[in-house]
Amino acid sequence: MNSPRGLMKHRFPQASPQARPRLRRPTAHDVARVAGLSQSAVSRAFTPGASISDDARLKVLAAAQTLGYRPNMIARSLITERSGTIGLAIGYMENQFYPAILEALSTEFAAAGYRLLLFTQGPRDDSDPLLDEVLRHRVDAVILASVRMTSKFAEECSKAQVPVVLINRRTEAEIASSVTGENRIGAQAIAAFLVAGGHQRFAYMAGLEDSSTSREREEGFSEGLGALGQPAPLRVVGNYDFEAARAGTKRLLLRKQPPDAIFCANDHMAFAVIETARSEFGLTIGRDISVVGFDDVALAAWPSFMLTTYSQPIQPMVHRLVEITLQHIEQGGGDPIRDIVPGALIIRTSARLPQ
Amino acid sequence: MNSPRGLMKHRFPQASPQARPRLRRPTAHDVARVAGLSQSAVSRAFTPGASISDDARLKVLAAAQTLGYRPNMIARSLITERSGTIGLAIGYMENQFYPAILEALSTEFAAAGYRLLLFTQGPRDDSDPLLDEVLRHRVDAVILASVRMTSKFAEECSKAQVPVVLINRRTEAEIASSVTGENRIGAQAIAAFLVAGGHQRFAYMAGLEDSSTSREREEGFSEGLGALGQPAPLRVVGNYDFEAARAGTKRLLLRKQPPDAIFCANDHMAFAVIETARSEFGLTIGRDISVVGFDDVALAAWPSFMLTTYSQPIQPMVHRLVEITLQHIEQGGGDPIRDIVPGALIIRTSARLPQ
DNA sequence: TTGAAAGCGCTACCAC
DNA sequence: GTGGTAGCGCTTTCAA
Repeated sequence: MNSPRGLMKHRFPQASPQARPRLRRPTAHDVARVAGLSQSAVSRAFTPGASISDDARLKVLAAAQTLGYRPNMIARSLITERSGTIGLAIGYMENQFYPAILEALSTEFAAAGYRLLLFTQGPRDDSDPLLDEVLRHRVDAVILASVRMTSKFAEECSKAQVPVVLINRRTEAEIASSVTGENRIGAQAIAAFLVAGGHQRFAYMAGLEDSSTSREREEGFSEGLGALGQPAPLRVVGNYDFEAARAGTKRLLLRKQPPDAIFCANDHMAFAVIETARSEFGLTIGRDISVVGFDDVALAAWPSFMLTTYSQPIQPMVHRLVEITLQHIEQGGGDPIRDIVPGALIIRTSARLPQ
Repeated sequence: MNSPRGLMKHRFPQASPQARPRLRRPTAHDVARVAGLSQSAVSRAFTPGASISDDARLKVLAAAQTLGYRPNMIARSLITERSGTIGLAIGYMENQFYPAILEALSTEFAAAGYRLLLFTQGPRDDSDPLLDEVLRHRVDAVILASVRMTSKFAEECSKAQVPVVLINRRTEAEIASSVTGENRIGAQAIAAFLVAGGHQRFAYMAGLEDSSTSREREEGFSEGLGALGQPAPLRVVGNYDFEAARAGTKRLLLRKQPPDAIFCANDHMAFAVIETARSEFGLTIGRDISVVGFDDVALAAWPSFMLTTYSQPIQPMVHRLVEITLQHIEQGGGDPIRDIVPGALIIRTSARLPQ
């Protein structure tokens, strides 16, 4: 085995001999020489709270400017033990919800002085090497936005003393902090709304079976229906995947007694349901059949969909997540925090209205 | 001015006194001690090509395993002058094209041993601080996927001796490498297709005015129309933005002589056109009016849209981009490479067919 | 193949 | 407020 734990597949290339004679990048010493000050002064000029005279700082900054000097975060990180980077695991980018989360995370963390180091999960489940690589980069924390094997990742991070925070999912055991939407409450509200709309036959389209989010929404939905004297909904699995959701829709609509209301574990699958019901079964959404999602992504408001859904407001969720993450970083650990950010039932026209 | 060049807004927090007594992370020395070998041996065990006996490497790996040791990339980077990270500037995440690019980039670069350091551009144009931050992290290269002020960024990177590669855009001057689609050829093909379809009044919906991509597509479209004896198209600006595109659509359709064919600089705006034409003007797409996009994102194939478009195949584009980037890294610069990846006219039903 | 030793560029601590 | 100095955890000579 040439490659320990399968992690060292890559060798960084050596600069070839004929390469352009790349100038050595200026260091703090170079700047100090030009500014006529010590290297310590240069360091202080680039450190916010440091005690340095305006005069000295200006000299350093001027010298830095002319030399094109930029403090080396790598060197700084080595001594401060903080890289200023946050590892972000994210996937399912076809579902609009995650690109939006990514953008918000990047902005919020940037404002706090951190940058995101991305790692996406490939088709295979070889979670280990990826996380391992990221941990080697000494990220100050890890955010798990959408991955398989969440618990395993979370465990490995805490073993490595790196704070983990999940968004839109949680671990079974209370081992990691998380920020989620109102899965149970939202699903209950949807159940009540659909029952009030006079629907008779309900179906639930699940996401990934091992997803806490999908499970909680399913439980809330079933509870909500049960509380109103309705039987448990039909059930089909869409795995958060567009094509799988289309297939599931067909199975549902081909039944002798097809459902008249389908609640999907997220908007992304709800779109698949709408597209399929409309194009392959000729149904009019909101009249022949009601479809409800969860998330309230931008697409949900487009005229073609007008999707009734339960919102998971991205700004507040991300804001909370960043707060929690920074807190863990500052405390060097601390007890897990599991936060629920309130959403709201967004009523559009994809589901028949009460009365 | 307490914060030089506006970059030092953040101070990393000090671990508070009451923080959990976080164990020091194991270093190569610790592993060496346990393995009964030198620290050099540990280094070699984790370096692919290094000359070390199987026996020694196994001992090191075992010791590393028990201690939970992970080589510190920060320290390694300091000496090797390579961080193993690539800066990625990306925005417009609402346009499906970019999340897809992001995912593909992450995967391809991961396979080559690199990770992505993200930076997204906020609403303001203060490009400098962001790029500066990323450059401080000593990224091995920078990818510009969708930003304003591309040229400025590109210039700053090359000044800092960091390779830059653009995707889906290029700089006016040949200062940076780029990978783009067949903007001109594709737009010409679309013009020919629409003319063959018997359309009479053409319109072009532009993206951002300073975008090379939008300009090239517009030129190609006009050339294509002109070559077939058609006048220049009407023109409206959508800035790659959904709402702006909706507004532009209204302006177009409210004219005394509305166009019967609209070519949009990208799919994202084409969806806005379709939604608006359908919901606010009651038009049937592909019959009353033809709409064509550019990119061929996943949404374009949904039954609700069936968008005729010119494809920009993400896998090949990203693959080329990674090749070019690695080449620049290995050569330590080199001449700019401007690559065009072929696409194809994807005919669906949003535009009337010839005959 | 191995170990000792010299830094990589910076921060942090110490005197002054 | 300032400059010297000792490392941070590694890679990379160089001898052995």
